[in-house]
Amino acid sequence: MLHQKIPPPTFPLLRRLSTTTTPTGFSLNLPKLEPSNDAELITQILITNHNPFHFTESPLQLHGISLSPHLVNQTLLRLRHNSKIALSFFQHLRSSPSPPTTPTSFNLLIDILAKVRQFDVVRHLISETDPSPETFLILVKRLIAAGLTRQALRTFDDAPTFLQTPFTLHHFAFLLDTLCKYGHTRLAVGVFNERRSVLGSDAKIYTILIAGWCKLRRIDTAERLLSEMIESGIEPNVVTYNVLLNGICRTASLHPEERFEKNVRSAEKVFDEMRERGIEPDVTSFSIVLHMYSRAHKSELSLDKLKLMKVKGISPTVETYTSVVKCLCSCGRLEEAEELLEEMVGDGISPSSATYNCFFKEYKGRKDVSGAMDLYKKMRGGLCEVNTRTYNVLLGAFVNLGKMEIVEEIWCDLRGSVTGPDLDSYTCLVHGLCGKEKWREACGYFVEMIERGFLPQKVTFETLYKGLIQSNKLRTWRRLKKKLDEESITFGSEFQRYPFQPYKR
DNA sequence: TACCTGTAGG
Repeated sequence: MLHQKIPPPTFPLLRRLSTTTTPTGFSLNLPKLEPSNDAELITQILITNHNPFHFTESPLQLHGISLSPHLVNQTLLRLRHNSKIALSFFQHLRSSPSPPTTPTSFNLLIDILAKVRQFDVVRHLISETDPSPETFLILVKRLIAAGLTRQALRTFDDAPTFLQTPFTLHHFAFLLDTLCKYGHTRLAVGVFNERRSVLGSDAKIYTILIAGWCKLRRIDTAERLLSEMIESGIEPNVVTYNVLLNGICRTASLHPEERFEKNVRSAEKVFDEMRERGIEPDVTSFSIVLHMYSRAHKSELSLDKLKLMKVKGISPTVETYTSVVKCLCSCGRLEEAEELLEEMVGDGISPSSATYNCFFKEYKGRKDVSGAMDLYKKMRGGLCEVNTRTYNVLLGAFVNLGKMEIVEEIWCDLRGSVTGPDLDSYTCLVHGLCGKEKWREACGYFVEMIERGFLPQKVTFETLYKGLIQSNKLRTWRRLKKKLDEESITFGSEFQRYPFQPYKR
């Protein structure tokens, strides 16, 4: 049995947690615990606020609540960056009399382990369970991601001996797609040519390979493959053309005007070719082109295309509209962007927070505090859900403007929001406080972010470190250092090399 | 089990 061989986890955070005398130790106010039906709620709170391994033994069991398969998956998802704990958590569950683990949670664990290249452990686990084709596909994907393509192919070939059901063309497509996604298009084409006589081929497979060449910016090769596909009697579909279109539009260079125009012409050519073959462009086709216009700040073209697609009877989605709104905002045409918002609503599509973020970005560029705050207030008033990304845009804007009192207000709202601050929020805040030379506060938030499981960027640490040294804040620095040691966090070797020497002004 | 767009900001 594998779980007997796995040593208990020795992560510092976990070690510290398991030695606390009270099993819960939560500082937050939990709602009144109801053993019967509040497991979901409680778990949600615990997962978002604390290391979830903590709760598996303590509060839930304390209240007679057992883990449902859904909660097991949630927990594993939360543990996905901490493979050792994930593994011992899983083994711990599996050793119980009626394990709540499922094939899904098993696959989740396999993915977590394979992501950190624990391939031996993965193979071992697979060999002692009843794996599904998906299990192998996950492994294959992670092997390819790790650059071990040969092993991946061998795994794919060996898998059927472990399985009741053999791989189908669908699984073969997954293999080729993964190879292409990680840039091994040439290999994918080789594998395809080798086995097409046995496994066959379809439009999907060709589309995958065409996308692979587009990813490598080999548009000419992609086009050749498309002709080959047509010659061999397989009709391309709208997705095939969208892939090619996206390849052209993404690699398009935007600035020398002539180059941009040339790209617009090649995109138009794809549209023509589609129509010739009787394939109507869809929302995606238009979105791809609109995105290119938006990147090139071509608001006129953008509006024209939007009009055209509506004439053609294709309904734009929120994302389509957002692309155009973004383009108008980035061209400084805020009024027209607002008009477009109304048009959207008239079409029965509510703008998303991403749509409003375009406005915030423009306000930020204009240093328009009241404009930004007005919109923010409206959103909070029920206009639209304010998500963490919106908060981050706002934080960035007001940190840039040095309006720390507004930053504080927004931070307060962010803390109370559903998702709460993320790595970007903390990074932004700490950098802002450093810019204002509020070292102690910055340090407080730096420690807090680590405690909440966000690994700070090296540049954040460096900024704080330099600031603390230059302003001679020895005590604060020691506190920070202690925290880093506790969590075994290091930021490169250069800081270990130099013993701490406060800079004398 | 993802054949295609969309974040944000370089």
